[in-house]
Amino acid sequence: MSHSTNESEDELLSKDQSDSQSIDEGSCGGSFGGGGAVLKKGPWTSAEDAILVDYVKKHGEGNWNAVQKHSGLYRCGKSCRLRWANHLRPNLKKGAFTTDEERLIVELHSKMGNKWARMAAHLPGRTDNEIKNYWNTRIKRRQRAGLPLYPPEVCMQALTGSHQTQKTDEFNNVDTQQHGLLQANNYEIPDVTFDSLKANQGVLSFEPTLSDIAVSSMLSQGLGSSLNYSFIPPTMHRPKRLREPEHLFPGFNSSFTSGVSPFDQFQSDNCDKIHRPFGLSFPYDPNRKIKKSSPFGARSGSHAFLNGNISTSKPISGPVKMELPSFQYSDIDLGSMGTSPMLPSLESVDTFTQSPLSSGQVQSDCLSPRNSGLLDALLHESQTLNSAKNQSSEKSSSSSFVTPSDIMDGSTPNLCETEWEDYGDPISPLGRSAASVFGACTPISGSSLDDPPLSEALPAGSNVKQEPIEQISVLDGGEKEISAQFDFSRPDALLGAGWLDRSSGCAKAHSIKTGDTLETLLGEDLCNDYKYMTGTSTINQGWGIGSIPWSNMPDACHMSKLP
DNA sequence: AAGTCTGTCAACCGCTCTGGC
DNA sequence: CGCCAGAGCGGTTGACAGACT
Repeated sequence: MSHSTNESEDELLSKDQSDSQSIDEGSCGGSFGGGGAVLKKGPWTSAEDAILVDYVKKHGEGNWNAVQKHSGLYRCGKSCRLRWANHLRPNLKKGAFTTDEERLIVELHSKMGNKWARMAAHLPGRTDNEIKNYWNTRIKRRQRAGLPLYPPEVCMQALTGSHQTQKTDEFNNVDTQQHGLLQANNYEIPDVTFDSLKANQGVLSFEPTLSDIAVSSMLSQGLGSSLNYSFIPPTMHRPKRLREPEHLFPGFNSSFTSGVSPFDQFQSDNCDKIHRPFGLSFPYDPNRKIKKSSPFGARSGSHAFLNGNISTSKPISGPVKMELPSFQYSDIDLGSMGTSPMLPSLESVDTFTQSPLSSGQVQSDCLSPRNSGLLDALLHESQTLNSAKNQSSEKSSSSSFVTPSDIMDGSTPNLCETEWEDYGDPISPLGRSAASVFGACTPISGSSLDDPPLSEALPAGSNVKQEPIEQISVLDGGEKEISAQFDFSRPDALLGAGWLDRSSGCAKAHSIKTGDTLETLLGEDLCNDYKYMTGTSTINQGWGIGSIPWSNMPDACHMSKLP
């Protein structure tokens, strides 16, 4: 689909340069010829290509802003660089990605996240833009379809090999060489990581219900329009054609069509917005360097040390948007993080996939496991989740006052996760990776379009079960406790309670337990819709465990790590 | 057959980071 | 330390092609 290399365009060059349909005032910031000349935008012509190639032959790559000066090309340097890098560079491979390349991309992405350029470095002849497009379309299509983002083999590979490769693989070498530090790539577990996970879990074991809609509606409609998080109930606006099993992700239409998972939007993008509708005022801390200076994300007011019995009642003053800085830790740093050198354990994954909140022991979650990338992230998350369930079951909800903002920004319920987010990049290396790995190991209840169910794909013995989320531990007595701890003087307390509870992995809105209450929050129409959709006469079921898919839970709601 | 919708791709934009001066 | 250029990235847009109604 080349816009630019038609032979007929050659003769248009001069015309293009003087009469382009898309001449602009040099949005790239450059001027031309010192006279403030306009710069052409839009598709490149073959003549322009020729000029650029000729220029590069003579002067070499780089100093792109000089191209317009020396070659007479009415293009900004940025555009020249892009054109060269993506189309004119020698040895560029054109055409569809081969199977090997696709696999490599998935593999690289599992380690690097959205580091397209660095991924491209491992794919000779491929460009970062190409890879990005590929990922955003084909790969994410899998996600939309409810397929695991990472195929089982990648998941397994991560499980079996990430530890060894972590310190020796070429990626780290590249990182070291290019940046001197081990950058995030192998260590970051951004919020989006769990987006994918939740998305997959959302289809794991139960049918989404209107509660999904309700919650989101509450957020997007009732709590602020800035969210732009439109929910389309499965039975309301169905696409004219359903090429993908979108029903697996009801209400995610808008998100998915944009190529962004709902939680990407919800968390990565909206976490810094959501608090406003909530009337929360925890400032977004733009100073990421502060975070960088704090190896473990022990921000004041954060919950990074929650495991160390630091109360979560303190409002976070840190960033609401959990944009993690690169995990630029040296190996030593990483080694000192106390990450358990757990060997890859299928059980861990299985445990997780079987029950996101299975029992386990709380570890030093603050010590991020990202030092081994996908695998540790996986294991860590699994253990974290186990711990959460354990804690939840023990109803040791206790001491923490959790504000909705905490939940929304992911800081409170899951200390570890918060921390990860804090140090992750929203674009997350391993970001989507870990999540994806989880997803890859997560059996999909829906039918796969082109892949067998993961449970089949996984090696025998993986013992992945499709366990209804309803089986997750349920807080009964604890909910009263939690509710009691809420500060209902806060306008957001009620809603927060709901979030809080779901955040604990027990999708129960403690404070929102009756249809009346829900109606109050959602409005009668929505509530009725909900009842209709769920076929329940009461709202309790809808808000109970299993009604709120993980995929619809805010990242922060992943679990509650209550001391 | 025509219209509509969706996926793909190239390109752009704005932002951030890095390194050189 | 500040400025600037280059580079990288996420997000987005628009054109186009193909599938679908």
